[in-house]
Amino acid sequence: MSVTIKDVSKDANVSIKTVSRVINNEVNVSEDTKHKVLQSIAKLGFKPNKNAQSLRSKRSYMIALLYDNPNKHYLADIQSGILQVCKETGYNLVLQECDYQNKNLGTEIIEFIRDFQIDGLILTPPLSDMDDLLASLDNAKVQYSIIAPSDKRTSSSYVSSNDYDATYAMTNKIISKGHTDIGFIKGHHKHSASSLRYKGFSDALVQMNIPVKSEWVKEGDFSFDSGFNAGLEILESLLCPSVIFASNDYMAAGVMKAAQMKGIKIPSDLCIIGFDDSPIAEQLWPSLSTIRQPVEEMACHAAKILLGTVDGLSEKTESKEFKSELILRESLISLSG
Amino acid sequence: MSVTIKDVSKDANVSIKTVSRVINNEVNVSEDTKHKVLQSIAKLGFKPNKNAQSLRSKRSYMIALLYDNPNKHYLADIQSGILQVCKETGYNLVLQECDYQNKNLGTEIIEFIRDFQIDGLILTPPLSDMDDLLASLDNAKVQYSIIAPSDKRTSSSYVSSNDYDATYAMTNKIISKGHTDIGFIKGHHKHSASSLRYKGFSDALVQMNIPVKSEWVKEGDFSFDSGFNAGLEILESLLCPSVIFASNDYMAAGVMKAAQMKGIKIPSDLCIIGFDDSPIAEQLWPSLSTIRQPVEEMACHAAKILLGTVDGLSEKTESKEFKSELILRESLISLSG
DNA sequence: GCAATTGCTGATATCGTTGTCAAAGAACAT
DNA sequence: ATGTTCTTTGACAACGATATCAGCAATTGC
Repeated sequence: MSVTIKDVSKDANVSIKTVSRVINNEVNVSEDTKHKVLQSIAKLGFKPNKNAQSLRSKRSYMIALLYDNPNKHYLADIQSGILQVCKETGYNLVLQECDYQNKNLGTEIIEFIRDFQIDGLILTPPLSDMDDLLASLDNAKVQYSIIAPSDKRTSSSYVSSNDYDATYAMTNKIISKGHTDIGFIKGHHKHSASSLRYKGFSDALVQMNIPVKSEWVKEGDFSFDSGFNAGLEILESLLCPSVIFASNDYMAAGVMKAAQMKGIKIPSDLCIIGFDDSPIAEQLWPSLSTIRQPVEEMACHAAKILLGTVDGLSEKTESKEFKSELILRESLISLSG
Repeated sequence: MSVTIKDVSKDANVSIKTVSRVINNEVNVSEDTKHKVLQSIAKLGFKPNKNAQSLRSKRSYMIALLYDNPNKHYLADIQSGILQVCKETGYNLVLQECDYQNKNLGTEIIEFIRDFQIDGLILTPPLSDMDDLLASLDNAKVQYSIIAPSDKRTSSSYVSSNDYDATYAMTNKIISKGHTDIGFIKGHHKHSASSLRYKGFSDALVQMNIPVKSEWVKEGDFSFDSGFNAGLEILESLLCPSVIFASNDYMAAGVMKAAQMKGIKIPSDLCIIGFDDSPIAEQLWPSLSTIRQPVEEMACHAAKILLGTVDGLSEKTESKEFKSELILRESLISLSG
């Protein structure tokens, strides 16, 4: 039926082992033989059988994406970034949803890897910050690459974003428009990004000698509803801020709905800022000023890092911090009056 | 290292072939031996090595999801539906993005299947309506299951939704609220659902002796922007409708933005209806009346159908039509005055 | 000049399953 | 009692690759 290594070896008049050497880019093959074999491979259209390779070499050519993240857009971006790299390298992506509150998560993941002989993992927040999980993975000598951990680790491979710098810069931008009364809605406390984003915000205020008003700071969980509720609470306080900065776009959308229901005009009475540049940011009216992180590129890079360590042959890729970008749209204007 | 069929055969004191028979639920194994083997399997925690199985039996235990669909929420729902079934059955899901305009799509897919020995496919719109593609798949004897084709096929397995009935019912609901001036924004003409949804709408109007005004009917492509533009066009006509019914929620959101920018009040001056019940429907203000299709359940069912035919052992699941549900929210009110 | 090292190659075992086929015994028909 | 069929079982080959190890020639070291 299909072409095997044996057919190639016959055609090129060498042993199957030599063909295998060429396929795997091993050393100690003369240029002549290599050329001959490559020609036969091309001529016959040979492609190594993944299952046979996996069976013998104990490598599956599969990596898994672990997640426990309700944000579908985020996940979709992550996925397409990884898939790009998979396509190039011939690896396959397996999806695995996790529950970060599961006490046995570590053992279950290791079992999953063993069963399917997964070559490596990519972890997304909030899994990327679970030190005990990472420790068990290290312990089991599992290869992995993590996306957006809170603290930069020297031990393992990661891609990170500059959440702190991003909210710091955005807050400065807000202040530069004349605003001083600024509310903030934090994200889910389990996400490390939440505290970073808040810290960037509050540091910027303090830096400019603007006090942080605690009644204007609420905690949400990144969901639309939590933003809506937090928004209502803030807007019902005696004095309203002129800006509310939410830790993601969904919560910002919630705030917008709350404001609109109370008849507060955006952006003239209240400016709203989000984070993530989700599609919704552009689709709201007025459109949302927000911060874009290159999620897809980050995932792409994370996959490259992983495959660099998994597949000793490809060149090593380094951990990297990606820069965010401020996206200014209709929902933020200069303070008038 | 890990437990193999050999270990089990020793423990149960039978041949490896007999263990294999038990694993694969083959006939002609006495109850006694079967029990013995199952006990040993449980005792040793044996799990068959997928790669060895695949290599020998030419089955990969992998199914692929083919898509060319920009709607990430839709895809995410489809994915989680399929993943549920995969988890139960031990299959794995591989993602494959396609370009429906690619002339060689059929050949490329068949090549992909051959390379990875994919056991079966799940097709989503618009791929589910490409008859020539389906024909080549049939020809190559590829197993597949299709989600939401326009016409119900007798030959192959599918799950469908009742797009026609849904817009028909919603249009009646709109009319029952006293509206007669109703605009409609069609979806991408390549999607079979587009014409079905439009037909449901126009049939309902005709049924009630309400003429369809062509200047109030525009064609979009399911994107927010296309909805925005179509909305602008309709709202700039001399006489405005009191309702605009868009073929999906993104386009409805676009219409809402267009209306708000023109200072048209929703829902008092203009009602807006969407389709799909995307998260955005609830997050807009006013929240969007729309139609919910049980996408996740549909995908789940499609996976069951596929695995029923792929894996002769599991019980056969039948093609099925799923019912949609009208979701009435703030954006639709009775016509006043 | 001879041993030791290095570079290249191939024969064969091996990974963990399933497929083929034949054998042994039970059941049944004659 | 004998032949035929059916059920149950196992020995062994096979899937298509990589791993091990040994062989042979060419090069190097002393």
